[in-house]
Amino acid sequence: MPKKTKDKKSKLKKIIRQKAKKSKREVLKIPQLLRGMKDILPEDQKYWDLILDKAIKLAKDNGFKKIETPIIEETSLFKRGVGMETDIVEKEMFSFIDQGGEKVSLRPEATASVARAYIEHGMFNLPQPVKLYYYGPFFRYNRPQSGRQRQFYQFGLEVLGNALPVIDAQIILFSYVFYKEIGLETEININSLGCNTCRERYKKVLLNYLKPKKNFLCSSCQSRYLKNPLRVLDCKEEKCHEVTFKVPQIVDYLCDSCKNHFIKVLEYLDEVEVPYVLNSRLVRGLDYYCRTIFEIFPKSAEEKESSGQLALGGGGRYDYLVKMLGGRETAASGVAFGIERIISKLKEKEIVFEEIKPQIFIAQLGEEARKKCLKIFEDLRKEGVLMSESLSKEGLRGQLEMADKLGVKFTLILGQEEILNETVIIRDMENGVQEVVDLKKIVKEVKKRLGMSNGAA
RNA sequence: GUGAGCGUAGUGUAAUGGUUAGCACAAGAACCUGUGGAGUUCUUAGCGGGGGUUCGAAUCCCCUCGCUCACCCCA
Repeated sequence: MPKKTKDKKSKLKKIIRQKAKKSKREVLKIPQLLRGMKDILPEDQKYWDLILDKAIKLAKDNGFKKIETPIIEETSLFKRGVGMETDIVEKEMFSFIDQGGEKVSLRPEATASVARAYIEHGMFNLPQPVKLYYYGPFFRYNRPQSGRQRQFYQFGLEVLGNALPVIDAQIILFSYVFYKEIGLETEININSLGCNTCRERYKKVLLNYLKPKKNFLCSSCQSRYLKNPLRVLDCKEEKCHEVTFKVPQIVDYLCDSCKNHFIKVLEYLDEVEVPYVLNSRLVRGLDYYCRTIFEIFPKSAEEKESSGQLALGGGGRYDYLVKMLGGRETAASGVAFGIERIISKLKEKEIVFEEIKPQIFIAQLGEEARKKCLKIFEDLRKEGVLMSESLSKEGLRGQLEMADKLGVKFTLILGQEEILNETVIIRDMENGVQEVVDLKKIVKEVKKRLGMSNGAA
């Protein structure tokens, strides 16, 4: 073929292709997931179901009541609650102005909302403490990374209206038990931040200690030094660790009442044999925390806490928050669990859960049979039999294949002949043995074979 | 927000700058209204997007979007 024609041809083809592509795109414009968002697909739901079932059961057993607050709140709630200076509020909030000109934000965490609800609905008039649990999506506009999405789910507890250390211990015990029940060994890191008075006192001590060594700190710690000196303590940078190696610990500077509180919490934990690690470097990022704070890490023999270990959950006491939001002085304490992080840990540990499998598959041949099957399916389902079908399929072979894939114990087969005789074939999928049963007795027969009680007793 | 790596059907992958982008699995259909773990045949579906270099780009360059990872921060 002469070159020219060929070139012409291929060019033409290319143009046609591009045109087709372009018009397809213009027409279809396939929508895409927003950055940092994830679909939770059917195959993953078993993890979510398990975790939530366990969490909700535990929460109810412990006397917690569910609360759901809106996903959007006034931006000022989080500014006042979580803290102006915190990164969460400063740069990680999904904020926008709504059609009414209101400054609103997608909630980055739950505690501020729960505290708001506590005040707004006068929950201080209820018997104290008020014990609440919540579950739902939260939003932070940060760069996605492993264990960090822009929309993520938390389950959490809040106990409002009591200052006793036993509350903190209860919450930590709950956390420990919860992780254990879903199959994760954890390690609780615990510390006390003291009240405002002791914290301010400690800050001074810390600054004095750091001052001469300031230049040895990493660059981000240099700025932390000014903004939030406590944060220098949990920097992962090697050189900062060296500087803070012998740093005075906050627990040594607690006032008597805070010290007592902390000791009590630890005593309670000893009593219920919850293992914990005192971590004087633990500092939490939200402004409202005071006294007891803790984070829950996966317990791993090999990898030390060093780097990259993400907390599976965390919490602490927040005695000032309710007042800061305009309520009366209300001591409170809470915890939040990061569901995605838990799931990825479960997957990593290859902790798998069996999905609930259907027990009976119903196969049909012909329109009459299909009609009948619709009825039988419903009859059996009402009796609590886990059913499956592919009523939309034709051909027995395909249907049996389907039944096989689903892993059912028995398949019911209904064709023209069975319709005429008013019978059903029951096929044992393990050995292929079939039996013809009277259509009227089918419910009874199936239940018998599945070892279900007959109800008639 | 900063930095690094990566983008080929639903998934996993292949293609010294060179014809029509190939393979496997999955999915759907037919063989086949009468018996599953199988086969055969067929079908659907892809170079993230945009520009540039070139006679010619999945391949090279730029931009952008997205993913992954780290930093920051946090669940």
